[in-house]
Amino acid sequence: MRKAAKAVTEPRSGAGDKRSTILRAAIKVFAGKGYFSSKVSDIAREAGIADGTVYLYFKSKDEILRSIFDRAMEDFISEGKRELKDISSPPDRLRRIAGLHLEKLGSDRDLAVVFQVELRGSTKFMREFSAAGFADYLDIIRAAIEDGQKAGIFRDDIKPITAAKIFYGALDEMVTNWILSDQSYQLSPMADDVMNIFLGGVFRQ
Amino acid sequence: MRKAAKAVTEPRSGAGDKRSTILRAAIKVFAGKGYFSSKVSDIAREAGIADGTVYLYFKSKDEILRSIFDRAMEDFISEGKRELKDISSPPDRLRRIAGLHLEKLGSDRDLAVVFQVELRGSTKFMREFSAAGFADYLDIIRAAIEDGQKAGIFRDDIKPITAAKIFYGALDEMVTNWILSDQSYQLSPMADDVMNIFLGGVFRQ
Amino acid sequence: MRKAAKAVTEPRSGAGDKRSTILRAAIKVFAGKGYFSSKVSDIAREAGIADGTVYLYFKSKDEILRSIFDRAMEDFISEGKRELKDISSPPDRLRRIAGLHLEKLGSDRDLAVVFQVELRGSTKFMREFSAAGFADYLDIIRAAIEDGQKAGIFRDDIKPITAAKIFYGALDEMVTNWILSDQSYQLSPMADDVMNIFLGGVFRQ
Amino acid sequence: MRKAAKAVTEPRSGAGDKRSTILRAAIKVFAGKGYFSSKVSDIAREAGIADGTVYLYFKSKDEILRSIFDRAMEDFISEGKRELKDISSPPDRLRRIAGLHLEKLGSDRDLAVVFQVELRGSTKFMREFSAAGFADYLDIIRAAIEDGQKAGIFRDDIKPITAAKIFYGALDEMVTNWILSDQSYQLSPMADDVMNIFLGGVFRQ
DNA sequence: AATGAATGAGCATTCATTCAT
DNA sequence: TATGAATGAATGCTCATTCAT
Repeated sequence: MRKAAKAVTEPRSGAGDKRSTILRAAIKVFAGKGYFSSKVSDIAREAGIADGTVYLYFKSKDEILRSIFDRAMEDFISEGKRELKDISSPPDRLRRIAGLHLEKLGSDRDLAVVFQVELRGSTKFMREFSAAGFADYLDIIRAAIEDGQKAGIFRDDIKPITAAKIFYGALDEMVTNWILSDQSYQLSPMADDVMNIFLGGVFRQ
Repeated sequence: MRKAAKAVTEPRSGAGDKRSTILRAAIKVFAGKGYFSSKVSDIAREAGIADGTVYLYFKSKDEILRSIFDRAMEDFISEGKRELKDISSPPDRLRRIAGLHLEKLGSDRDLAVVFQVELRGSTKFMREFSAAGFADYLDIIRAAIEDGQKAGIFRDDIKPITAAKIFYGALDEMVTNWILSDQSYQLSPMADDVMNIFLGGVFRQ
Repeated sequence: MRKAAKAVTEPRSGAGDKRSTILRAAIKVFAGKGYFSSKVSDIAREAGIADGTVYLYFKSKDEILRSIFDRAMEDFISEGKRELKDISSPPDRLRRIAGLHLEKLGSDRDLAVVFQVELRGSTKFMREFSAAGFADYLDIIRAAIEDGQKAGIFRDDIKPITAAKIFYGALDEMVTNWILSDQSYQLSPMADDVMNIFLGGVFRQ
Repeated sequence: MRKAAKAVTEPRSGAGDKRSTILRAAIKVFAGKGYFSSKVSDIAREAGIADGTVYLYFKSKDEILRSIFDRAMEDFISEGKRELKDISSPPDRLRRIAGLHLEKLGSDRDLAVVFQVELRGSTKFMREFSAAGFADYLDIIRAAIEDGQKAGIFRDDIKPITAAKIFYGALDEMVTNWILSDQSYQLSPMADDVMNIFLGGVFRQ
């Protein structure tokens, strides 16, 4: 059933695939040489298609970058919602978020590079993106912290939004550092270290 | 007398100044439209000079960006050393670092934008810069944390380098968020919030 | 049938032609204003194409000049070999060479200008070209003279290579003078005058 | 007397000297990298003066090249006239011309390079120059040949102007070849070879 | 006369995008 | 759908020339 429906939606399996193929190719190329240094023809070559074909699926080079973000964010958000659905404990929710964040980016270095480096290469992109998915993401974190405060588990002398930024900033820096290193270590296990410090602080009790 | 003295002190007040003028202009222009979208002629116009004059002070557009980073980092490091000289308590050192970090960038939005956004717009720059000043910066933080552990003030079940990354990532995210916001709030006071959470954790004791 | 055959033979008649079109345009433009004063856009306009199209066929402006020389030299050498194949008498060989030299350049003033003037406008070009085709050309002349000496027709108290240079220099000067004149006379007939003096000398016997 | 007069003409011996200094510097620089690739600042540096100073003595870079030609041609013509004054035999006059031509250029490689290569780099220059000194030079040669014919020494079935061009072309080629070679041989002795062939021809009598 | 900082016109080359096939 | 040849706007950088000192 599912398959049949799918077949109807994408009569030529090549069509949907090709968009993805281009997106994958773009991620690889952007990660390798940066957005501005990457040529549309590089992406086309990587995708094994003609330059002009790219424009049958994307309006512009700019839109390709935007689509990379949109799709990844969409995937990530939906996967996150599914995973978090049954976790009610605020600390556990934060742990799961940290885990997913680092697993996702740690398992796809090219995507991670585009996220950490290229998507920040312009205030324009950052503003657009922040308006879009990023704010939602930060809000999910903030909500978990607020819930923790209401439940009396988290200190209530801290501002949830600030704590959320710290939490996100910590994870983000883990990814950036991992990318700039030679990646000789696994990224996802760092989630535990982050959680440990974030929840317990640096001070000896 | 004043004039004479001035003339002697700054025989060609234009020379040294002009380099700075160009740098200031570049920071403003880069902050406004991004490095790649900024034209050298934009910088020249902003600086009130001819296009060609830019090249009497900088070898290339690329070198201007590099110089912005170098000069700012130099300033920051030397100011930091001076300020930290007499602070021996590890938590206080971290507090001062956080304060300086947010004060510096919070007092110069254009510079902050260039630092947070443009300097990350390419793996190339990030690698070069990380190899240069950034690693040193992170190491100063790491050392303070290690000292705190030796002094028995900080927990010793945490890795200093990881804690340092979290600390830096937290500050960094404060700056980025502030930039992308409408800057209706002051950045530097956030240092206290960050320190509070970083040191004490989110958990209620 | 003809059409079909043609379509098969020249599926994209534009491809090969366009390179030639650009080359012809470049010869005309270079002849008119000199290599350095000619803009790539001048060539493009003359060829009836867009500026960028030039770069689909040539890597650089420099390469266009090189190609003009390569192609002309190739044509000339192959035509020369064909023509000289059946001429064994040394004086006749020299006569044919002189004839071809002046006919070729005398029938295409623009090409002649580029050869006589532009290709000498830099030691760089001259060295490269002299290393390439020119040395071969001079050697063919030298060989004919040597043959004449062996056959006892030519004086053997003269150095063949020197005589060859004189021969070439004489022809070359005919061309240069013709170019700088208003070309009110035919160039190729001068070959006889050159041969007459070169072979018989100026002295009355 | 001569000296006094000279002192009056050039009150500051530096003035006249500096023009020469610039000219010598320009010859060296042009010979080294070609006219178009040479920058005015290269010439100034070579001459040990400031860029702007060049323009106190020459109106433009273009004029420098022209002056090199003018001065050298002037020198050459006047020296030639002096040398030829007492030589009435046409063959001897030609011998002396050939000797002077190759001695002059053979003793100053840089000047030779500028003459053989740079001065031909544009039809513009060639036209101007040919209109100026070159025509005179060729005419002196032509006159000598005509005299030889009148005196019954030279064949009268040859056109004097054509013979003159051949004579000049032969010498010219000697110089060009010498420049492009590694100059391991002396140029001026080649005058004899040229005369021998030009006068006697290649044919064995 | 001399300086050299400043000027700004000029140009080769690139590359995202289009469109005829 | 797919192609890829063609387009042409866009720009970093150079360098001859000027001019205030």
